[in-house]
Amino acid sequence: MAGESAKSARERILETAAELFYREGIRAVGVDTIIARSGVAKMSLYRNFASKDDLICAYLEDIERSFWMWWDRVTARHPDDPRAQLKALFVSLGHWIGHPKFRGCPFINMAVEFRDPDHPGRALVNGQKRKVRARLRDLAAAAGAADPDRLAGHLQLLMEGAYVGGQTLGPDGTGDAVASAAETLIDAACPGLGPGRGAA
Amino acid sequence: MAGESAKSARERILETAAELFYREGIRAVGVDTIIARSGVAKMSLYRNFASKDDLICAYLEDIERSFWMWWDRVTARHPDDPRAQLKALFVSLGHWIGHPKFRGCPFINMAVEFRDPDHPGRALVNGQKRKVRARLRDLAAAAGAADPDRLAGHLQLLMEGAYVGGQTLGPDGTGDAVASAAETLIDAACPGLGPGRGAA
DNA sequence: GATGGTAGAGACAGGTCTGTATCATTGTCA
DNA sequence: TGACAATGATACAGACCTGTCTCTACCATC
Repeated sequence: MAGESAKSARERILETAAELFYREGIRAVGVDTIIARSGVAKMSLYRNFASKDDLICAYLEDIERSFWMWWDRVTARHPDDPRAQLKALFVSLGHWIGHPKFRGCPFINMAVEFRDPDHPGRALVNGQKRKVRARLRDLAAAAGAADPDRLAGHLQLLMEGAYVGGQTLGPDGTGDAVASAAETLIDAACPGLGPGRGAA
Repeated sequence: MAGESAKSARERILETAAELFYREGIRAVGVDTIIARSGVAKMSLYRNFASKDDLICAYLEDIERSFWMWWDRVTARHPDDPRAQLKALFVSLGHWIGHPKFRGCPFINMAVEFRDPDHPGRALVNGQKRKVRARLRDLAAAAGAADPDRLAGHLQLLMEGAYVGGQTLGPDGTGDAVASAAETLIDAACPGLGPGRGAA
């Protein structure tokens, strides 16, 4: 190790790549730019990552870790109240959309930039989307939705739309819209319960 | 003109570019590929279009024309029934998502591939999204929505989500989900009316 | 037949991209 | 001090990119 406070070349590369990939797009950012901004030698990049594609995958894996940390942090605020957890996720998503650093969903962006379904990163994208769907379905079921699959599908559409809309339509209004649309769909899908707490 | 049945070089270029840009991505397709596939000389491309960016704009303008033709064709099937028109748009969108040639929304894709907000094509993207929002608001108001702006916002989120979800989640279920989610939101937003016809 | 507009063919310039190779340097631990 | 691992610096190969240039061929109309 090159010390404890100083970051390793790998860490610096990954941090810089994450920022540039997300802000400017993956195809738009070359490895030369990454090494220049992170103050690292080119060989340090290729000693830590087999290829740019490999770096892209590491970037996506990092992002996914952060994503689930966000998810768990938000749902932890409403223990044993799956309906409130669902709503809170979309309220929080609405806030994120308004953040100045928001540039859409990294996974969607990756899939749009790399259309080849055999690109190694595409498997990570598909995996994340499937996991989100499953988690939404679990929450919908726990919240007492009459048709959890259906509600999960609706909410995931909304989530994807929010990520994209915040980017092309601008954040104005989109953040509020996603929270209120989610509320409407959730309340409509959970029969016999008012818009208040949905469990226990 | 070089004849009547034979297509001009410009037309061939635009057709080929549209197909390749949409299927494989704009950045992924170089002008060399376009001229090779359309059987056209390179200078014919640059005599008809000032640059690749110019070709991209022409491509987007063509797509937008098709988009509004689709919109008008769908709504024309339900004259004087704005609520049915709204629902029909999302049912039709659901079908399109399942089409084998579906590759998401060309405007979203363009905005993701070119993050620079000053790219000339970005203005066309923003314009299309604004127009869609306005048309949705008009329909929502005509359908008797209590808050047309709010419903339009919700439906546009859904539309964006459908375009994206069909690409990353696969078409299975997404097509049906967009139609049913739209129905839920529309019915919830138009008070005092059953899920049936909403006007006249 | 002459003319002028349109288009095909192909070379080329200048830049950028990913990835490799080589050599010097630093810091750590024994 | 000496071995070792990680890193920096830099040049380079080979491919691809956009855009320009020149030369030739066709074809309708006058």
